[in-house]
Amino acid sequence: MKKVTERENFVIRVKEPFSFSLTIKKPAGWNWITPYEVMEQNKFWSTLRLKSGKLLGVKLTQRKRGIEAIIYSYEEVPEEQANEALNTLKIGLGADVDLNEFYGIAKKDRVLKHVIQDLYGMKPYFASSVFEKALLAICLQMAPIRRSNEMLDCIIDNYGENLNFDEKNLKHWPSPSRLKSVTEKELKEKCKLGYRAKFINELSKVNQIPDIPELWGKPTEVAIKELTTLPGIGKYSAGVILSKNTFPIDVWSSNIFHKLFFRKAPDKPREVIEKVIEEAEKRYKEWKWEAFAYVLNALPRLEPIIQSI
DNA sequence: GCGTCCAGGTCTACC
DNA sequence: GGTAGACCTGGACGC
Repeated sequence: MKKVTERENFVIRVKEPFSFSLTIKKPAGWNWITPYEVMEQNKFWSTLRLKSGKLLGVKLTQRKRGIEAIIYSYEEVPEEQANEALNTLKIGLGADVDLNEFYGIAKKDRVLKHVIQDLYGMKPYFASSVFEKALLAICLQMAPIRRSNEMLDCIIDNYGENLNFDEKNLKHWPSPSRLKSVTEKELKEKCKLGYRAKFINELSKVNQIPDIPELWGKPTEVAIKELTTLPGIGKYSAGVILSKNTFPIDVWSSNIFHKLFFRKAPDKPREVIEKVIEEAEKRYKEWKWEAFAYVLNALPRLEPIIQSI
């Protein structure tokens, strides 16, 4: 595999406070791009798919001057594609996000004040594509996490793509064009996707899936509306995909947040979702995604409070 | 061993 | 426009 020449503009400067390790390997196990990415000390290897479908290898190294990013590809990477990759990495690292305002709110909040110290510098964003996040969100629907993981592993094992670079062999999510060639019946039977097979089959046939920079450039309501036109993507999944200015709680997390916000277990977690979202909106405003991510990545710390209710 | 319930939502027919 | 019910699957539970 050809290694693309390292370039000056591939040193990414990230606004402080910033923790490379917490951002890339979030304590809750959330993947930054793919489930098969590797972190070793201050180095990280993953794979990244461009809008064109081209798959790149990515190596990030923490340096004093910033995060050094090296891109690997079998073919020459044109300037435009290199910039697309760089922009995606910057978004995932939260390079332009200053968390100080969020921490100002968090210090005064009786829930968040317990978690910011442990997660200081964690930028709760991702470098995966909208299609990849949509696959994740669909498999999270109506299933315990263990079963969601089984479905996702099966999809990647059977239809994903392998990339060998820098002595690593990493598996990546299948592209829409690869999944488009798989029938709904096969997906259902091979990966036990149930009704989700139809959603994934239809999703892989969508012509124009918007990308994250495009969506982040629009008002949140507009971006959510656009995402919910995708098959199998409702309000919850759209919030998971957007990962900015959203508070995508489901039955499981509504139970947790209801306890933390109101010090009371909800009788029916599904029916309090809107109430919990309203409270998050009131407390955290445009920082509600960060609040959501910080709480779910600090559950061991919050467990004594949650268990006592 | 077998039947029933339901889980980290979304869609749609029906009113 | 709002809402009840269907939707895959498999683990947990009661009997």
